[in-house]
Amino acid sequence: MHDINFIRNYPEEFDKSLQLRFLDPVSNKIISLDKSKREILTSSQELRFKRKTISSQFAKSDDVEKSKLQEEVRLIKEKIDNLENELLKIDNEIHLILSSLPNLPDQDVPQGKDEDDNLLIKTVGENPAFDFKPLAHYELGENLKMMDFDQAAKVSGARFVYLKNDFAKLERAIANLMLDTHTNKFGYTEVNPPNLVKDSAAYGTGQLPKFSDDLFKTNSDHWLIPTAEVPLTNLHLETTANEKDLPARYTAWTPCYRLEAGSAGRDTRGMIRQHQFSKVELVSLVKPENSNEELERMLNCATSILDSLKLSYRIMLLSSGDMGFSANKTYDIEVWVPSESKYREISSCSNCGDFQARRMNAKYKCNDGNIFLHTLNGSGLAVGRTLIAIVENYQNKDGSIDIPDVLVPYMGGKKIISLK
RNA sequence: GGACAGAUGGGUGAGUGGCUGAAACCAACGGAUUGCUAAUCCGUCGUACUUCGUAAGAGGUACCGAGGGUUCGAAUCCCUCUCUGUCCGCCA
Repeated sequence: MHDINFIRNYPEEFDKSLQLRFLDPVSNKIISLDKSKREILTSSQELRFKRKTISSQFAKSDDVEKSKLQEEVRLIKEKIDNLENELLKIDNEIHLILSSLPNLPDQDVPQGKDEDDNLLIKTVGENPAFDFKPLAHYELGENLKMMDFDQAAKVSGARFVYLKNDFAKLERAIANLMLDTHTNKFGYTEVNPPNLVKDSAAYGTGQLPKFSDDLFKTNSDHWLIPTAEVPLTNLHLETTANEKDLPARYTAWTPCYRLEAGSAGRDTRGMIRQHQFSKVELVSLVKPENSNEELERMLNCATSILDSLKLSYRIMLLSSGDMGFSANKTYDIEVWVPSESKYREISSCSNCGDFQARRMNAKYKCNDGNIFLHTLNGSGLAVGRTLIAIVENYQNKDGSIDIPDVLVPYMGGKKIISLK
């Protein structure tokens, strides 16, 4: 949600920023709506004042005067009702426009149309050299009988998978490594949040009103979370935090549910793109002046997992056209996937500025008053894709898979996954 | 799912039609004082919007879970909804 005052004060700048997202200018329209809104509001407030003044004379009036006063108030009330109706209409219109506009890109963000314009920040690690043709994770998994897409299709349809045996355990091990790292080493508070949320929460983080097509909805009118970002960030929905409780850092391991409505035909093989996947999420709520450095810190928390797993990856700064709705700046972390000979997104870390906080009404109290927080979120990391990366990067010629050293304790001492 | 009770400012909580944007206490903040890890005293202390003003500031409107209604006038009366608590039923 945008600050209407900012649009009032800097309309050209606002439209210019929207243009980076390939959107038409709207400040003119918003400002003129806002202007008539305030005119109506002022007259309605004056009328209310008048009504209040008249009413206060009522008790000390005689009967003739009383009926006169009643009539007067009745007329005023009619006027107020009309104004309020108009006000409501305009307000809704403004709100709809404002809540459908994405966040404005930060000045660091490269201008561009899509992922081709993303900026490579750095590449870390060495891609493994195989003396055989590396298999894809789904081939390895099916050969090991630890990934079952066929049965999942029968039971649940496309884009689902059964993980079994050591793969199921590996997924749990990966998540535990991530959670332990983020809580013990980086000070995040572990949370086990609700996986179903109401409209207001989905609105707060920006999934609604524009992206309902991407979400699963229950028959109780709940939304299945597409990411733990939603319930974690909304821990601050309609709250005013104390300054001393900041920064607030939360991490959670949850399933994520996505309809993938717009990606028919993409990544249909394997478990790159599923309707349900698990992810360890990082969320920070910080004072405005700290959000830039918090983004760098968060990025570092996420990459440290890949470092400890000895997986190679690269960091991309997303271009203005490739960023998500709520973000003003986003880093993607992409891990090396040998079977595809390319890097694939495994984490996305975003600074949302006060964009979500305005929608959620999430503030903190300080000497200067109550101020909107800045919110950040990042995957730390996508667990399913981490499993893919491990399976493919650590595969051996015989189809077995070495377990990265750091995960061995989490696998009960097991060092290799192979056909039983 | 059934029955009853409740929802007031950061917290506890008073308030059943006009004198209530809201007592009191606690917390917080500012100050004073006392030589003893604190006490006492004084003061300040909700939010949003808006009008006037260069500004400091001065006015106004709205908000007592949400939305409707009654009334000249609603935190207070009525209706609907949401949430919370307790008991019963069911249940991982």
